[in-house]
Amino acid sequence: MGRSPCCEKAHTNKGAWTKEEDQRLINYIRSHGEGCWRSLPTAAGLQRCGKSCRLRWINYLRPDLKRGNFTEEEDELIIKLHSLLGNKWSVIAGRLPGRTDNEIKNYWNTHLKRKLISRGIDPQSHRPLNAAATSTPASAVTTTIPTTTPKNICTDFTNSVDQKPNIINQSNNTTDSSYDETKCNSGTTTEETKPLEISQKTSQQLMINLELSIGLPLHTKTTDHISSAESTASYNFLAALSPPPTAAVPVTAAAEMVAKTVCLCWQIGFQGGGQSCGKCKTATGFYRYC
DNA sequence: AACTAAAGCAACCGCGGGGAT
DNA sequence: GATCCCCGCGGTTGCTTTAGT
Repeated sequence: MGRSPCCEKAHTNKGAWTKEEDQRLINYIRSHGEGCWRSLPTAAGLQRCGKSCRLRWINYLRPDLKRGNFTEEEDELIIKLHSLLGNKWSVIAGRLPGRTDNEIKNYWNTHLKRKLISRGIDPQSHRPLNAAATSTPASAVTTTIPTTTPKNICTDFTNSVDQKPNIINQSNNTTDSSYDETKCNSGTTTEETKPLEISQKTSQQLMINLELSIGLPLHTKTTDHISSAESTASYNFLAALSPPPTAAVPVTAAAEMVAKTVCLCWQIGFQGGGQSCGKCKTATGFYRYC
């Protein structure tokens, strides 16, 4: 027995959206805000599934969307983030303001895969294609990223130090510099070997619980079980993924800010200046990605 | 100019996570 | 603790546009 359908399909439109439907959706969200997608179509007078409305808004109608071609910097950032995160398109999208997960996913499948292949890099493992073909058994060297099932990332990160799908170097400056490398080193002749270098280097370093770093605040009463080392590791990872602190917000201050006003929108790159967006806090006091 | 193949992209589908009851 | 319900995500589909012959 499957789930009941999310909406009455017999009375919902499908396929391309008309201008009138777009306008209705825009008008409704402007006056009522996002949320409660299930009831939105009825309230807005749309004969659409709530999921369809949500998708249309997020992927096409949202006012903060950046249309147009991806820049070289964005390309490199996506590649880098994909090497770290796998097919976590929503998380990757969070690092690219104005871009949607769907857009990035499509761009990856149509452009970046080919780009990597042309560089001689396997788009799944981010390792050189010839090396991927003659790779050692997984039990011997497991430095590739389990992109096929993103869940493996957090599982491996959390539970295993021996398995090293992908990690951040914490013992030197590579963590702090990873963001800058992404921004600054695109197009260099050595760039194409970086993903492998990262994997090889970091395979000897400390593991990080990636999901923890992204999904939970670092210091709340409910996360006291997290050790200080883990918290530090999480912050270091965030530092790698987050925009570099501005002069007005030095690293230590930024860390404090993360600890106090944990808005994950900000952590993963939304422009918020460290302010909570107000939509992240759940009823139980946790913060979530929104 | 007409046809076909390939590429690009918007939208849909099904599933899993997590809050509410 | 079990169940229900909603939201969001990733994978896939299919339509439209562009390039090639």
